[in-house]
Amino acid sequence: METQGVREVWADGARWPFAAIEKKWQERWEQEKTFRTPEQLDDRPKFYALVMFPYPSGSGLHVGHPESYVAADILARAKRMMGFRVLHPMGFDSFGLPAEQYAVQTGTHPRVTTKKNVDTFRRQIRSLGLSYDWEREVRTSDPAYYRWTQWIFLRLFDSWYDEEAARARPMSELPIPPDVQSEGEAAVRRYRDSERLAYQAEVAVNWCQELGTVLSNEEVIDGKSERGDHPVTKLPLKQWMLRITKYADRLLADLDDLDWPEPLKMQQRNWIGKSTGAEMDFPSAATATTDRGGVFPREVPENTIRVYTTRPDTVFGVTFMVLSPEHPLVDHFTTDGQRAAVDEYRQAAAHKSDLERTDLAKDKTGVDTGGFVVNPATGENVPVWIADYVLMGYGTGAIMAVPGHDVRDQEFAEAMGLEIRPILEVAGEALPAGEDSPDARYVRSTGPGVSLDGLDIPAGKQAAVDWLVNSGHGTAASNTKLRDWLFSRQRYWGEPIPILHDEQGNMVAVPDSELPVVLPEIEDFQPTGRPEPLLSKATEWIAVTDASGKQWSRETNTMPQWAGSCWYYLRYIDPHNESALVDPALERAWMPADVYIGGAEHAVLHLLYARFWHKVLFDLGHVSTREPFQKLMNQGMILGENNEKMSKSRGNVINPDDVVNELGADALRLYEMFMGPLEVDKPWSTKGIHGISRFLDRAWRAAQFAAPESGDPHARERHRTIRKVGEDIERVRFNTAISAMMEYVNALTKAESATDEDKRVLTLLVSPFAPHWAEEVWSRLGHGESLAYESWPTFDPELAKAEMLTIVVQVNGKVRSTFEVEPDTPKDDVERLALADETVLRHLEGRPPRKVIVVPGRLVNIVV
RNA sequence: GCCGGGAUGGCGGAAUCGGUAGACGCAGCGGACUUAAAAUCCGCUGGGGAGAAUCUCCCCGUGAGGGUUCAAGUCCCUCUCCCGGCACCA
Repeated sequence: METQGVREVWADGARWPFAAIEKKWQERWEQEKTFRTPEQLDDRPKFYALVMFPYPSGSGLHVGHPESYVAADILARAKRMMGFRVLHPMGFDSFGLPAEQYAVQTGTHPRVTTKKNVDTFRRQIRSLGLSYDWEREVRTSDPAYYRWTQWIFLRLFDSWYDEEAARARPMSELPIPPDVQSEGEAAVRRYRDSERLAYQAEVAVNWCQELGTVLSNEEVIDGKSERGDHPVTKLPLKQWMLRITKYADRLLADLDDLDWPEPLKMQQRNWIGKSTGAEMDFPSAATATTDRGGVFPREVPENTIRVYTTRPDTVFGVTFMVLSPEHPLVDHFTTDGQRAAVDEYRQAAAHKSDLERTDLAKDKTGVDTGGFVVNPATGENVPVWIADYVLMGYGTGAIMAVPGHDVRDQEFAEAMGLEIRPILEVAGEALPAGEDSPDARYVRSTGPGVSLDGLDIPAGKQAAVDWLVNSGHGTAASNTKLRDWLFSRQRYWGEPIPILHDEQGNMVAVPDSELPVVLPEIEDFQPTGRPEPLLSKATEWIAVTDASGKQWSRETNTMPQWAGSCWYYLRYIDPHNESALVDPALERAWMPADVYIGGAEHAVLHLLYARFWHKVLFDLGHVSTREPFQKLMNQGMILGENNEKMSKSRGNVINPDDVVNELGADALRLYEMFMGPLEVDKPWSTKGIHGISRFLDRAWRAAQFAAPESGDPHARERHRTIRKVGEDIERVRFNTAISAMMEYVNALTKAESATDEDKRVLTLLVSPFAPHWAEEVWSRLGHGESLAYESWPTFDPELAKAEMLTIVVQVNGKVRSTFEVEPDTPKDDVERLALADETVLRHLEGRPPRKVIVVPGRLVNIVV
């Protein structure tokens, strides 16, 4: 084979022979433990490169997986060369439903399926040449791992949230109110249980018949399960909950300091959904006492509707009240004449799914109860309705309706023929419902105790809250859409919840020393079809007798898949520790993760849950940082060649194994990084990846070029490339780093020569991106050691400057000419040269320059 | 409806601080090598036009319209479309 212009030094020198070589280096890295994390915490700065670990599905690795892995690997490899102590681990999120559903179909134990899938994933991931420290691999379904997941659960169980200190504290520090104390031990126990961060509650939960389990709010999307898109219905059940709502304010506020993509922060803010306003009491007209004596009671007084509103200032516009159909006071307000209609409506509402109550039923429906409350601002009687547009699950399940200024109330009033009373006007015209205006002023807003007339909206809000507080009719309040995290699942393949129950319904934690509570063996994975945990079939496992001979039964619910992924980044730091989830000194040495790369689909699931657990661990002193992931990046989706999402049904799936076999792991790595910026969606191109193979071939040949006859002709290009690649790695713009290397190789190819320094630098710059290629070249250049810890090349800023600068000359902002100058040519000289330029003179047409702008090293603009 | 992100050649994308728009790659065209093809290498490649033999010049051009500026893909205003999230949350 004769190739023009290439001096063949190597027998296999014309093209990069990846097939023979990639495997060799992978084996060598493994044998030599090249990427083992340094055990000693030396003086070097640390870099923790973290990627979202995969759920090992049966279908194997997808080309989307390597995108985040390779990006993090490039950073890890480059940082090692730049003198950082690097932690770069990988693991598997190996509990979860798909393996169990497979067990239902085939009878294969989830443990068997999971092991097989993990092995496949590990093999595929290893074939990409990622520089993980595999000795730190974690698997969430490994008892040695979930022992600590259970341990964290017990910390949640053994903690309460101190509102004043705004942090979690151990149960041992919970003050017991005297009135509770006086009621005896059982009352104290109940009080304690009611304060725990992990608690049991009877709530209307999301039950998914198809999956055979309940789901958290975050796992339900438009009334369907996030996984599998199955229908979800509401069912009242006693379930384990985690008190994430206590952390809503901190989860919201701490977002501000995180270096995360704005859309992701937005999604979390949106999900937390904080609003501020007031709570206000409307006592029943039948039993009203309107004088509060200036005290707003903590407990809602009998027969009083307590509402939450963001607009207490519109209380003078209230013309009716609406209770959710499930509201406990409906019976009180319903008159005999309305009883039948109300009951019928409540029945109908109970049978509607959430989907029907929201998406499908934008038309307002409701029924008059016949009852009345008193508006504390006006003293008026106000009719009480029920309607399903008011949700029991938000606020107090009751609203004061202001149809003049709230669009939903307006729609309801119009449908039912109720009075609409605008109380805000702009220049004599009523302010339309839902609108805001700095020019709006209150009218008809004077009552016995308060007047808002003439105020603007901000002043009105303040005055209304002041009045509520002083009169005792209300109080300032805020609300979030975030609900407590429903934490129990009725499935098998998850962490058992380490709690024991006695016959009286008391519960105790399994002692830390007895963890892990290992999943029992069962043979029948068929869901019961009822919300009964699969583990209830393991009767022998359930029965526990303690040292004193007392009988207990084990909790049979398991944890959701998100539990294990809430803290795996901590275990990587100290994966084999048997006495703590992580050694405090090591934790301080590595946290927080310097970069966390993964998909945006986890915005309100994994990322919110993990932040919550981390904050609890922080409060209890187990971790040193408030946030786990300081900098986070989302990789974009890799689409099929037809620009559509890859899927089997669309027939556009690219299998990474095939690509590795045909073109090599380095070509796959380089191509995925070259396609475009990490965070954007981009379509795969089979032709495009061939361009990358050509680059590796060209670079392979360049590494064999003889030195030029004399001197160092590529010095400038080389120093510029070092600078550019280094900068682009820092700002995670790998596509432009790769194009800079291409330009450098093109220059060497054109000259058909390269100095030893050219070859050395090229190899080192390429190595984080195409490590097999680089190791092979490095060894052929005569080095015995891996280049993984070679110093990153440095550049001379002087040499990295261009030899000559091109100065653009504009006349009236239009480019008319260019000329070359040496760097640092004085401004005056540049101006003189520009004004003397022939083309420029032609365009000036003899007109004298009115103004000349000289941008050093860039351009001259002559204004005439 | 509300919130967020985006729109640049035939395609993926580049332009980092307001200073030559289109780097790099793909696709395409032409050439060299070859009996031929592949591979490789070299050249051209946003649109339109003028003169001219291969060089020179002009006009238009970063979703649309307007503005600020000596100068706008980049800043401001209005609008269109696309993607994502939330959606009766009081």
